[in-house]
Amino acid sequence: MVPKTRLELSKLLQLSGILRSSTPCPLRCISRRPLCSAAESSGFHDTRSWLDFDADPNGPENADSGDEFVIPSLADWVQSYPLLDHTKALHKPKSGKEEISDVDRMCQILKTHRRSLEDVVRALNGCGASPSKSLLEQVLRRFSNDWVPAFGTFSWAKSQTGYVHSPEVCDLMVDILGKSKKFHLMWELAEEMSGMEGYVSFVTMSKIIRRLAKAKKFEDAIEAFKGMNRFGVSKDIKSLNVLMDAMVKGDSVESAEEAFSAFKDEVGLSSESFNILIHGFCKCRKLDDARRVMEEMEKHGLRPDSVSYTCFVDAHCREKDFRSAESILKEMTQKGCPPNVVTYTIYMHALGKAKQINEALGVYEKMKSRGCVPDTSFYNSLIYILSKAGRSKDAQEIFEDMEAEGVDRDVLTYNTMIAAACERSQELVALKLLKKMEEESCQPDLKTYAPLLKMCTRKKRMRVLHFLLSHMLRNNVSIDLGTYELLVRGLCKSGKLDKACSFLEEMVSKGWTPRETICKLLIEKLDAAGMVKEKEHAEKLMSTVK
DNA sequence: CTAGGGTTAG
Repeated sequence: MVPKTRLELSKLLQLSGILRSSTPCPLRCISRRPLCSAAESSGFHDTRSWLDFDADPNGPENADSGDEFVIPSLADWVQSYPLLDHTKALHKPKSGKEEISDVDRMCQILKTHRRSLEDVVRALNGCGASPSKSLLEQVLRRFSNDWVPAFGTFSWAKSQTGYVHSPEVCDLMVDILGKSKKFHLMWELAEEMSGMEGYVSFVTMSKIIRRLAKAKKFEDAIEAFKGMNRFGVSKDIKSLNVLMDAMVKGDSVESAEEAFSAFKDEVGLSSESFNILIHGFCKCRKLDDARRVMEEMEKHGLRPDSVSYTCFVDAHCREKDFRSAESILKEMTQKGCPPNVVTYTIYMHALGKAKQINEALGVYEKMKSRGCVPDTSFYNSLIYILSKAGRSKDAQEIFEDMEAEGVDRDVLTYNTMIAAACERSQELVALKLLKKMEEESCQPDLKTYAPLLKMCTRKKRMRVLHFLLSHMLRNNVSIDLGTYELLVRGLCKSGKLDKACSFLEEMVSKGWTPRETICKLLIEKLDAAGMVKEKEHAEKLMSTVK
C-alpha cells in the first residue's frame, strides 16, 4: 500500500508511534518566571528529552552503524514509500490510475533535457502541457538555482498561444537570471517587459539593482537606478534607499555614500538614507565614519533614532564589548529613543553567543520589565541561544510558549529547532518539527533541510535521505551548490561512496563546479577503498568542469 | 522585499 503523495510525513510519524506520545513532560513556563536561576534546576541535562522517542532504550545511538531504522514500523513504512533514485526521474509512470501533475511531469522532462535552452523548449513542446501562472511559478521556484531549465520553461510558455506571462512571473524570472549572473539576459527581459504596460515596477527594478550590487557591479547598479524613469518607475527617495541598501549589502558602504552624494539633491533627504550609511559603516567596523554620518544627519535637522543607535549597539556586540553596548543603551534612554525589541534581540543574542547565557536571560527579563513585547525574531534568538547552551528543554518551552503568547512561528523558528534536534541526532524530533511546519503551512527552505540531510549522511539513513530529497522537490526547494557539497562530504565520511559519486555526477550535470577540497576528499576515499573504476570516472567528471 | 535583529561549515 503506497501512501498518497500529500501525507507521507504525517504517515511516517504516525507509524513511528511518535504521535502517540501523549504524556508530555510538565512544562515549566519559561516566559512567566525568571530564567536566570533556572540553569541548575533538574532536568536540563537529562538526555531523555521531551519525546518518547529519545527515551527508547533502543535509541538512535544504538543503531549508529547500520542503514536500518530504530523503530520497525517506520522502517516498514519507508520501505513501502515509492523511493526516489535521485539519478532517475522523479515520478516514474506507475501502473494504474495515478495522476501525475503537470508540474511533476514537466520537472521530469526538465531533468533530462537541460543541456540548452533549445533543448528545453523542444522537449516541452512535445509534452502536451499547457502553461498557467501557477504552473510557471512552481517550476520557476523549483529551478530557481538552475537557470537553463527555468528560462527554457519561461521561453516555451511565452510561445504558447493563449498564454501571456504575468508581471509576477516575469519578476521571478528576472530575479533568477540575476541570481545566476546572466545579466545580459536579465536586461533583455527587462527591455521586453518595458514594452508592456505595467510590467516593469518598483519591485522589478529593486530586484535588478539588488542582484547587480550583490555581484559587486556597483556601476551597473547605479546605471539601473539612473535608468528607472525610462522604465516608467519613479526615481525617488525610496528607490535611492534601495540602491544604497543593496550596495551596503554588497559590502560597499563607500559606493552607497557616493550614490547618496550624487543623488540626494535630486530625491531629497530622509533619516532612512542616513541610517543605511550608519549601518554600513558599523558593519565594517568604521565607527568613526558612522559617527560622522550621524553628525551630518543632525546637521540636516534629522534626529538620530533607535535604528541609528541600534547599529552602534550591534557594532559593539560584534566586538564583544558589552560595556560599550550597555552604555549606548543608557544613552538611548536619555536621548528619548529607548531600546526596542530589535536592540534587545541584538544584545541578548550576542551575550548568548559569547556563552554568557545568564546575562543574556537578564536582558530578556529587563526587556519584559520595561514593557517591551517580544516578537518572532526575538523568540527565535532566544531559542537559538538556549539550544546552543545545551538547554534544549527551555528552548522547547519557548517554542511552545510562542503560540500561547500569540506570536507566530516562522520558517526560522522551525529551522532553529530542527537544526538543534539534528545536532543532537534526534531524528524523529526533527522530522516531527518538519511535519508541524507542513501543518502550519510554513514553507521550508534550504536551511530547513541542510541539517536534516547532514544528519542522514552521518547516521547513514539512506532511506530518510531520499525521503527528504523528494520532500524538497515537492516543496519547490531547489538544491544549491552548498547542499550538494554537504551531501558528498557527508557521504564520503560515512563511507557511502557510491552515493557520494552519484551526487557528484548529478551536481556536475546541473552545471555546478564542486570545490577542490570536495573532489580531493572523494578521490582519496575511492582510492583507499580500491574503487578504481569509480575513481577514474570521478576524475574524468571533474576534469570536464575545471 | 522597502533603514536596524535571528539560521553558518570540517
